[in-house]
Amino acid sequence: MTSALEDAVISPDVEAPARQPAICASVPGCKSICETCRVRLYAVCSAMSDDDISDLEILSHHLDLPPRTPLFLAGDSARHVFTVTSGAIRLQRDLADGRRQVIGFAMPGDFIGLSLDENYSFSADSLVPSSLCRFERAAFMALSRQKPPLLQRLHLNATHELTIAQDHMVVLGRRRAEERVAAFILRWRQRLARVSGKSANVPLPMGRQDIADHLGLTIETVSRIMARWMRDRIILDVPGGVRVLDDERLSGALSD
Amino acid sequence: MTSALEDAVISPDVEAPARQPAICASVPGCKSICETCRVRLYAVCSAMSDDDISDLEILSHHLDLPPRTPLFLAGDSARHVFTVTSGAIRLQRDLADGRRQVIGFAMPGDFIGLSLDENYSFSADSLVPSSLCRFERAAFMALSRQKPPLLQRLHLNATHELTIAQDHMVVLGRRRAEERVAAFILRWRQRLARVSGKSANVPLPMGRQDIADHLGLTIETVSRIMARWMRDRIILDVPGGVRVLDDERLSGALSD
DNA sequence: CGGGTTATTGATGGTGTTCAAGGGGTGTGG
DNA sequence: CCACACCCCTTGAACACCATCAATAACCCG
Repeated sequence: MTSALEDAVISPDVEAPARQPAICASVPGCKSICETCRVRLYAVCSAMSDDDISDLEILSHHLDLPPRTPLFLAGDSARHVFTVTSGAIRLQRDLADGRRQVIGFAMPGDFIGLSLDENYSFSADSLVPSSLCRFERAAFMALSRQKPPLLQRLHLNATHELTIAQDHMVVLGRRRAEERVAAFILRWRQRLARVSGKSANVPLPMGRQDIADHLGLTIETVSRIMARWMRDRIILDVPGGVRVLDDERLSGALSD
Repeated sequence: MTSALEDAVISPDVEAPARQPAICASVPGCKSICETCRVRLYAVCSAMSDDDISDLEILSHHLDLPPRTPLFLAGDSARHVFTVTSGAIRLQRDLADGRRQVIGFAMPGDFIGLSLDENYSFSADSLVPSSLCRFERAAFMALSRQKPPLLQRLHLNATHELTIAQDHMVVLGRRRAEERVAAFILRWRQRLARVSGKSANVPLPMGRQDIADHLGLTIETVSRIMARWMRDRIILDVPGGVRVLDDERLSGALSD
């Protein structure tokens, strides 16, 4: 099911102890689950001090998602917000006639729920087995009002997302097909680097269709471009992803 | 220079008194300039109570921008943030080879400076004569840390912008040319409605090239589509903009 | 092994781009 | 006040990029 690359970088650590709501957080001597959380230092929780983290932990609820499972649907009442702790989540919007735009992919450390109205404006589902930390949205927002550093961190996250969204607008609006795919691989690789270190191996837990729907292309175009790069030894086909052989030429496809 | 439509909806009110930095805010009995500000209730300032607004006002600096004048350039050190009080500002990113993506247009009440790193990631310039309220970014952010409602408001703004950005990704990634132009006119009209009320007249202070660069199209395509709509009596050419004659069919071009 | 899904590859065609020329409005200077 | 220049927009014709259609191949999982 999951390939070697996915296991190495994205998939949940099966040896990690199963988590429970942190009732134990109030018991002296009991280790907080947040303390052992692998995204503790990246995620929004990093805004909470070790002393304050229990306030957040009390609100948290651990969630394991099998592969290809919906987390929520566009239009659902937006009751929860999430932090991804492992795996990969696909965020998408659908048009009535079946056209699809993949808004983005959430990876470990990412926060889902920033751009929320009363209802979710996009759908979210897992690509691979994933784990999330779930919070009641109302309670989470209430806490953020009591803990300014948390709110600041949320705001920082939102502005960062906004910059990424603007980057992507340039890709969708003004880049040619080849440039789009190159930009995608390079950026996805860069985001992975924060979680699992810089590597020539780039796991791609999403399918070609997902990449196409993210880049405003068809699956055939994505496939053809990547096939050409493989023939030209720019990338190498690796189960579960690709390996970048010629960074130079891949970046060169961006000409900017 | 400015057409009737622009004057009516977008341009600065020349009869408004010229503004000065609000030194007078601390003088008892002296009216705050924010009190008479036309975007006081829409902009981020709405998060500040009438009592607290002077803290913000002290940091503010009024700015008048002639038409087609740069506010800042991508790459500039991001020293300021802004609130638009009148006019219209174009936000764009440029590629090395001259391709351009218009990220968005800011109108009265809009806040510019959400997605900021140390340097501006996009350029901003006025389309028509515009007025802005300028703040030192560092001081503004410091104040937001002291006034949680302001920070909350900034965060709300950021999430709202993020939703708009995601909407636009769908337009750029999965909409046909005609749908893109329809979506643009309808959304621009809707945004204007908040400032100047609902109207069939839609001022378009930006040029066809700007619209094209916003929608990932060429100026010829935008021109052809709008010309066809004019022949079909769906819209009417009005100096400085268009008038929507057949809301039904224009919305129908979106099929969703 | 077999069924279904996903990816690849090829042939053809359409939507929007590119190239090119002309129109219309506005501001300026004679 | 008119002439001219400039810019922006419009319109037409040819082309290109990517989409569509179609068939096969690879893969995964039951």
